[in-house]
Amino acid sequence: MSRVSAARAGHETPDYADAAGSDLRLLAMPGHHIRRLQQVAVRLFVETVGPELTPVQYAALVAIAQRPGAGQAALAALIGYDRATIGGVIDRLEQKGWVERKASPEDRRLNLLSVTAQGREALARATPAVQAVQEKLLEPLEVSERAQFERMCLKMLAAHLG
Amino acid sequence: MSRVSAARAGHETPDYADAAGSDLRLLAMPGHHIRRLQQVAVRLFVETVGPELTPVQYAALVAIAQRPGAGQAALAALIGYDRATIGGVIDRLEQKGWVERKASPEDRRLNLLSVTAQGREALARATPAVQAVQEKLLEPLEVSERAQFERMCLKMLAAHLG
DNA sequence: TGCATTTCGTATGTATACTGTCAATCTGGG
DNA sequence: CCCAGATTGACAGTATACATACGAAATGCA
Repeated sequence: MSRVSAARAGHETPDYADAAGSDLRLLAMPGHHIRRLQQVAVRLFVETVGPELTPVQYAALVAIAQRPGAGQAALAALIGYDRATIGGVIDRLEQKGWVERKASPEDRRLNLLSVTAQGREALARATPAVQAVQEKLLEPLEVSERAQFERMCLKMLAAHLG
Repeated sequence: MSRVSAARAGHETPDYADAAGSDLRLLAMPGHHIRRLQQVAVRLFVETVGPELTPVQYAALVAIAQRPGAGQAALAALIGYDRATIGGVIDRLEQKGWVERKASPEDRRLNLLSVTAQGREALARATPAVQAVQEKLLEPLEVSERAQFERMCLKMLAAHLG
């Protein structure tokens, strides 16, 4: 009800209030549902964590913190983003003073990435809220279903990403 | 291996090849997995259906075909897009000659939407491939798991979208 | 060693997404 | 009938996503 995008999208009951009754063929479309779940996840993230850090920026920050000294391409491979996209993400993290780019002495094509002290603080500050987002997201499921859902996601990703 | 983005993202084994062995905290993140699944779904869609029609454009076309005479806001509510996004989607469908905008006589704010004959043909042409995408997407799961996955997605969407 | 191939980061162009804002328009209450 | 408030579609601005292409730089192989 008080949901943000619900207000913008209008209150015309969408196809999920009574999934059985609707004849919208989109209902048998896992691709469509995954898209909408993604939207829900992002909205929950912004509502819970705040606008300072996007889901993508958080993932990048975690990955850089765990693999300091990686180049942008390696980072992109790690979290599944495109080389062309990661540049802008790093730009914005760098502007906030949370990440640093340093030229590599051995391979001058590489931007060695590292998290600053401020970046580490921001990460520590955001992490509890990020955990809360994951719980909220799965909350509608039974406890036993949550692990199942995770397992199925990983199974599909492993198969499709090789 | 021959996967498109795998080549672009680099061959540095990502976190899904051996989910158990990696210490990347992103692994306990359903939000992150949903994002990656969405990427996989879009890639499968483009590979299978072709570049003429995006997933979003297909969903819009289906919705307009089923609710002719709806305005853009009603359409957005139906498929869960933003009012600001749907305008551009309709623009591109209109450029292809698959959708028409007509001013409503009763309410001059509304753009009444309808699918053209060509649009209906494009829809009929694309639909089998779109079905194939859904099957490919769920293929890594056991047959019994596929319905479960769908059910869980709908459960979460119903709860979060009210 | 020399050069074709590959890789890296960047830039460009297209397509979602969503926030905020605006003019035009409709609606309800007085 | 008139005006306050809500709705509609458009637009600007920001942030993913990805294909393509480019220069710089590293690599491999003859």
